[in-house]
Amino acid sequence: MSQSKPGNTYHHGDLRRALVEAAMAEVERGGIETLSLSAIAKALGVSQPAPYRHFADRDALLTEVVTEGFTLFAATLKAAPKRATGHQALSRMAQAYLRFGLDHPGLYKAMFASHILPQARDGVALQATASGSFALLVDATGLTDQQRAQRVALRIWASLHGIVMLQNQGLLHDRLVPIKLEQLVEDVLPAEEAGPGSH
Amino acid sequence: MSQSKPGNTYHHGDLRRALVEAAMAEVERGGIETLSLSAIAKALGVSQPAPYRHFADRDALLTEVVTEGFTLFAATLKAAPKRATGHQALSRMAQAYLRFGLDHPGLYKAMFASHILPQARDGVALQATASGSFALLVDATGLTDQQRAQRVALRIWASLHGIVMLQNQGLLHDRLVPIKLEQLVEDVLPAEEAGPGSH
DNA sequence: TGTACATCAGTGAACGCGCGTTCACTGATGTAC
DNA sequence: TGTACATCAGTGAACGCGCGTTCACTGATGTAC
Repeated sequence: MSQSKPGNTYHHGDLRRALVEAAMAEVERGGIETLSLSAIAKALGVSQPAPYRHFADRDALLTEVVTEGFTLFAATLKAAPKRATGHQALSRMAQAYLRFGLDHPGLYKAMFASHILPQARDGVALQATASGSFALLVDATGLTDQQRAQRVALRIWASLHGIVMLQNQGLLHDRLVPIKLEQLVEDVLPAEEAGPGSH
Repeated sequence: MSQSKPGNTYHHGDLRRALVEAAMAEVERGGIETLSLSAIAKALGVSQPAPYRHFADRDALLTEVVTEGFTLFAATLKAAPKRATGHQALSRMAQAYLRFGLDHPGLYKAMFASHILPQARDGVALQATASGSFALLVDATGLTDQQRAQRVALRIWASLHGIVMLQNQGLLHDRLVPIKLEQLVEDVLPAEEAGPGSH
């Protein structure tokens, strides 16, 4: 591990990795707009043009950040409903979605509300992870009719996205209603089919 | 009207108004990031520092744009359910919400997903219009229990917001599901109480 | 109606800044023999 | 194990750019008398 040689900063060891991590931190902190290659290079104690050895331009680095975000996101969704089935599986996944959005406001916004996504769409990897996340949601509905499953998943997705974005924008917490976000998420899911007569 | 004197551009006539309109157009076109006071001034055929006669800084102009957006938005919501009642009134308002979001993608995003909103929150006018829009939605639920009405409105709001943002990001139209956005909006509203046995 | 003057709303020049990016370079590393 | 060399991953200087903003100014407008 060349990072254990503190004096040697010429060959950084893994500058590429360090750049991505610093960029993710910055996106998380100040959003996508404030991210600057120069600033990151300086923060890593490396010269201004050094990043260009690893990324063609600023957007290339951002694309990598977003791609990594989607990978992390998909893994989070996938892990949530472990050993749960039916409505509970869907609920756990939805709650995991909420938590991811609240824990990573900057990253989430970069993933779903920036100019990077359309550009990165060309890359196969991102396409896979973004669509992959949606597919997880479709599966979790537990519906066998694919068309119906997609429709329900679409509705849930939009609702979750709205909750996350509004909350991170600070628009929900002063709406007076004494309601927890977790409950709001439950409201948005299809009613559990618990038995006859349950409304 | 001094704009009818074409040669006279010294005193612009209503530069303030022209700035706001140009800024709205630019926000609509390229989003909030690309808006530049210098560029707008140049486009209006006026010197670079001229805008500072009317706005303290860039953010002040943006705040005005967002405020105007909220005013327009509230008016749109308010007009939609004209002479309709009950579920139909709520549906019309929701559809009007969707249409506004799709018709004004840049403005909508600036209103609900930019750094301007929190800053502008201090201004009484904006506070009134943003909360005012939400209040319209609460009313339209037709529920008498205020707490329940707010909770339902919150859910609808989040869902509509999610639909608008995802669609404007280009994320919905290739999700394979043959479903119209208008139908998706209806799915998100509480079921119409049309009579017994209606699912 | 005419004049003096205050105020308003522009101008032109200039500033400092940080940015993305290019360039020719050089030190460090890995590899073939 | 030692040397020659190719390649890799940095450096330092510099560029052009557009931006937000400040400044002292001046032409146009409105008003008091």
